[in-house]
Amino acid sequence: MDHMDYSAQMRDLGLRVTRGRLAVLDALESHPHSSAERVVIAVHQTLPEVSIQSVYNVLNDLTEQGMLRRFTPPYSAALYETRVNDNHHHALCTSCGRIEDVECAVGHAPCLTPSNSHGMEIQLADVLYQGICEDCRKTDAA
Amino acid sequence: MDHMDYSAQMRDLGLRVTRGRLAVLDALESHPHSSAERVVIAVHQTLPEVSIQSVYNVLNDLTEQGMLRRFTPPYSAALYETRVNDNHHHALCTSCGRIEDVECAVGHAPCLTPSNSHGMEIQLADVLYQGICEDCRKTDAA
DNA sequence: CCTCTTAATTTGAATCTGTCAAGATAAGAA
DNA sequence: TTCTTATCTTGACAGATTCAAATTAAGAGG
Repeated sequence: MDHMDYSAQMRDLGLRVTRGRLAVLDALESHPHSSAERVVIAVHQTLPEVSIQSVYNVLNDLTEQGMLRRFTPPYSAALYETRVNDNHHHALCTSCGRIEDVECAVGHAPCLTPSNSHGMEIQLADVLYQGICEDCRKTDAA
Repeated sequence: MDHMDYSAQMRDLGLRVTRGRLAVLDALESHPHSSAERVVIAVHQTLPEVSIQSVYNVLNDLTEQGMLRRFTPPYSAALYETRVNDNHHHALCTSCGRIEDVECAVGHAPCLTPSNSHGMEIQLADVLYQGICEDCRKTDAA
């Protein structure tokens, strides 16, 4: 997904195309699963004048419009990614905090249905796998 | 699970049995999926002198010892519950925030295994169902 | 290209959730 | 009952995020 695609998508959504928004999308493209703080750092590499508040605004606006996906692992600030609409899941290393994408076998939501939904109409099943990554296993063993 | 059970469990874990801890456990027993703030409110019904910091301490200590389970729905503060060790999941109404317990078909972790775990040793699969509860469907329809 | 509207951004304060640290208190072992 | 030290209290503090008002700039229309 390059600038042209993102720009077209924003226009389609009735959003103005700004440098800040493109910079946030770029940052998340190259650093998926980033917190707002990390996005700010990445954006400031190329656009040091963009304010922190603006990054928050962009993250919220684009998430609301479905161009970004937001999730919150335990004990973590919110993380963002550009990969949306494929209903993929995440695997978190509880030792080092590393996060990997995990393909969803079904590929669309909801990929699971509860046995008893208590009358709820389930639209989405968010799955967060937790475990120990390869690197941490090696380190722990030592 | 009554006071005697909780007390015994705490002693087994090498924890002192205090009024505050029992009050927190009581509060979560009758109000599952409560935030720290709600626990404070509930605890203060019977023990107004317990400090907020103390409730945070208790929630952290008991969670660390496995007597409480903590989870964080999107856009929410951390929530706590006394139901542990059955690997159950949650269903969140994205309209009103209501949360229901959902039985885990497998009953122990991990109840799901990713297709490609990227070398991670998966220990747990946390599932959060999201949808619209019955009440909100009725209200929205009106 | 210029003008105008208003969405987007900036700035600074404020809020919410939760942690840190030091001294006071009380659980429970001896 | 005494003593040790885990627990609790108090108050300051920090991180993540939001709110609000004034400023700036995207892009539609002329």
